[in-house]
Amino acid sequence: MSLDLPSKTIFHVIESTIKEYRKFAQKNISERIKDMTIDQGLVLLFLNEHPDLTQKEIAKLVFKDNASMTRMINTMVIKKYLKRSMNNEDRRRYKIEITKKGKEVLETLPPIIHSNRNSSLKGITKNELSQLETILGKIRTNCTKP
Amino acid sequence: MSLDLPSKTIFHVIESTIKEYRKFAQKNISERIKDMTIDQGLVLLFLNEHPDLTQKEIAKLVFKDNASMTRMINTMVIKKYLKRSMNNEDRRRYKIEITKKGKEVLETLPPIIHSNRNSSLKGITKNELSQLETILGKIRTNCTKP
DNA sequence: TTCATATAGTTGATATATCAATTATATTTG
DNA sequence: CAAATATAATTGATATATCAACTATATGAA
Repeated sequence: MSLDLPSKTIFHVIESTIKEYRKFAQKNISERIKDMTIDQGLVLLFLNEHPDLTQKEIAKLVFKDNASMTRMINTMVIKKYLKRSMNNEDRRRYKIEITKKGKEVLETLPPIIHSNRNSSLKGITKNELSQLETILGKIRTNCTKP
Repeated sequence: MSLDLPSKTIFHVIESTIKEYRKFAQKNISERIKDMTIDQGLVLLFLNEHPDLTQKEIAKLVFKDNASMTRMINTMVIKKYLKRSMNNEDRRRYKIEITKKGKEVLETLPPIIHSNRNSSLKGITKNELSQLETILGKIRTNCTKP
């Protein structure tokens, strides 16, 4: 069985790209906001736009499982970015609110994220972006279809 | 500052693609080899092809840092896939050897990986793969250049 | 040769990933 | 309605991610 080494495959390229982007983005965030990870920032952005999201829904949006999300939100509560309160419509869920400290982050963060996206996509055409999306979409479908 | 939600960006697409591939690949591996993760499998493949790799070099190939690699190899030693021995040319390094149990995995694993790659790339042309590689390469370069 | 510096690897601390089991509440079905 | 089932979230166990501090050995320059 002759198999390409993993480092020769497209999966290696995909993985290295997303990891470098994360490293780059995290560095730029950390310079301005200490103790804020990319993923915590994403949680704030989603909650800001959709305040009624459940933990489970947030988890899906940022590709975590529920257990990770529970713990992530715990630490964000401890760090005073979020507050959990009762949801009386459905007592299995929480209402998750952004604190004042969380809202301050939401002032600082968006320009940084905007600039991260712009810099990392510099020189890439709309057409290329759409090709990228199409091809990756095919791969994802291949992996998820029964 | 109007910022696209993270779920609308190409980074979300890239991330979801690689995560779905990993989930798909891990499922197919677990069906045949219990207690074997994708990354542990990759380590075996690399070591098989290049037996003189140091921990640091392996780490880079599978996108881990040195600390993670130390612990990963620890568990692979505990699970009897690998054996560490002294390297007398350079006593800061180890020689890392694949055990008999590790070699058995190397019989079973390659066909599974081969099939994972094929299935997930089904319907994608050579040309598309090369476009993908080019565009992702640009993004990565944007993120790593000073 | 000796001392400064570089390199390979480890360890501690904290956060996250993942699976399985569990709790509490809602919803469905007979 | 009561029992079965489904859902949201938590917890425990184990592995991995990450940073900083540390040990041991090598290498380079004065």
